[in-house]
Amino acid sequence: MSVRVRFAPSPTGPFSLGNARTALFNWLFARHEGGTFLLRIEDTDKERSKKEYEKILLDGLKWLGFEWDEEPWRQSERLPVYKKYLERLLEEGKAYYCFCTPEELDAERQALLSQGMPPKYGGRCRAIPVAEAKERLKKETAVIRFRTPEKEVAFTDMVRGRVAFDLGLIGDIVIAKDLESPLYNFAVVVDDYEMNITHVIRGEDHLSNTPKQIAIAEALGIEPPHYAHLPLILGPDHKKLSKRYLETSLLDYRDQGYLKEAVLNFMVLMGWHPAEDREVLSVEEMLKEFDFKRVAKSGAVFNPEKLDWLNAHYIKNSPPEKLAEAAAPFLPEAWRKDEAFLAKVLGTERERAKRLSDFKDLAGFFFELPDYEARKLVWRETPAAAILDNLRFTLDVLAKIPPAAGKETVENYLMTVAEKRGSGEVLWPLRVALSGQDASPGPADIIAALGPEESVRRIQVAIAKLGTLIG
RNA sequence: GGUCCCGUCGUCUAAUGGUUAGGACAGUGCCCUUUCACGGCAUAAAUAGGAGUUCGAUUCUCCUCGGGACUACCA
Repeated sequence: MSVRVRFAPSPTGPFSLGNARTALFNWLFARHEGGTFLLRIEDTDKERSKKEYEKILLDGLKWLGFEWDEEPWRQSERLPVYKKYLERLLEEGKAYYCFCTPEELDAERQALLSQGMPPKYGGRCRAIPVAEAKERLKKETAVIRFRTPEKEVAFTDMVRGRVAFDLGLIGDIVIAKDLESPLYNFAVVVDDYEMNITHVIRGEDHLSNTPKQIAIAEALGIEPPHYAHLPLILGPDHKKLSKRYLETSLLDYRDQGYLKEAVLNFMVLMGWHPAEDREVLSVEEMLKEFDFKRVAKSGAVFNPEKLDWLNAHYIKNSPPEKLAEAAAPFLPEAWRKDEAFLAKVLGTERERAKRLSDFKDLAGFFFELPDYEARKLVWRETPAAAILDNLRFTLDVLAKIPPAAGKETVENYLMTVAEKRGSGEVLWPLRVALSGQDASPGPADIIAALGPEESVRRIQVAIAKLGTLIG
């Protein structure tokens, strides 16, 4: 039987990195196995589910490149399906109506808790006959409870091995508020069955839901799917990421200038590792090598420095044209007029950027020479007059360079000057003249990007500034 | 409190009965260098603790401790 998996988020908040990692592992497994990857929006909670969150989910998935294979399912559109199964359970006596009020339930729970006992529904409504329940339903509200069997349920988790729970501790759980309002643990079981899901891959926070779902599946005569519970991604406080209120969401990373390649690479390393000592992995490599045998069991603390390092790595290795395209949203409109120039600029600055948003500050001087102090042109103790002379000489040398010369050619010319007159004495003022900054790429890089005309103009500006210093 | 899961450098992790316990990020030092960055080299840093099994445990078993998840008419 071919593999069918689903990513089943609920649209009740921002798309967290933990959720994205779950989506990634589902997608990798599906593609690795030549299977099917489904998207199911779990929006049974009418109060908390929002269309805007659903859009964020879809945008995030698209950004990362996880193509889903069928139209996304929405649980809110499948209410009649759940109703059918609910009625069946009710008819067979495997579920029943419960008329206890939330207040009563809460009191019961508190009483149990204060005695150090596990909070568990006492089963007061268990014995109400169906006919009587139907009569009371006319004027009372009731929820539907599952008659949880008191027995041990064990299953084999693909990452954890055998896991066993004693269902006797749980009590009869609520599976629907009414026939039209199924709850998570019930809807999941029905959907996974109806959608022929073979492998349920989700976060470890669902581990304790699994025995309940298996029991419901059994009551329905359904063979449960295989399970894989992924280690949680933890914040710096070592707590589940989504519990942190100030969490950065997936799309925030995109908007802060992270490349999707870096985010993907970073996420896959949280809980999985290839056979060799490699940490830089392309999507193709992940796809080829992904395997549950190498999925870690313990939670992974999110390490922002490593994400930055990976992002810098991918930026450094991006072709300038691709970089220009990816960075465009982060740059001033005016920079985008000359695409070839922009590509050259970003190509020379790419090893300095950690994020795409860094280019705005890094590369501004290419587009407009900043005003700077004349003193900045002076290298250490070198007399200003000597600097001025060097700059004039450099100007003469520059005139001999072919107009469209590349970085290497420019560099060769410059080095002959530097060798004669001292590299600090020549290169430092030249670089400042070209960039107006203390820190920048080397002068040959800048000239190659700027072109001879603008370079000469900037050197002339520097010469004028130096004049005021001497004068 | 109860149930379940997990415990290798600060962090992500590799090794799985026999290794000087490896790599990466971050840190530190040096080198390269006109600056910044890149890069190179080096360095510090871990098997939670205790029993047991074994000739030999990071690895297997048990206990303790620690951390986490769940414990809703949320998902």
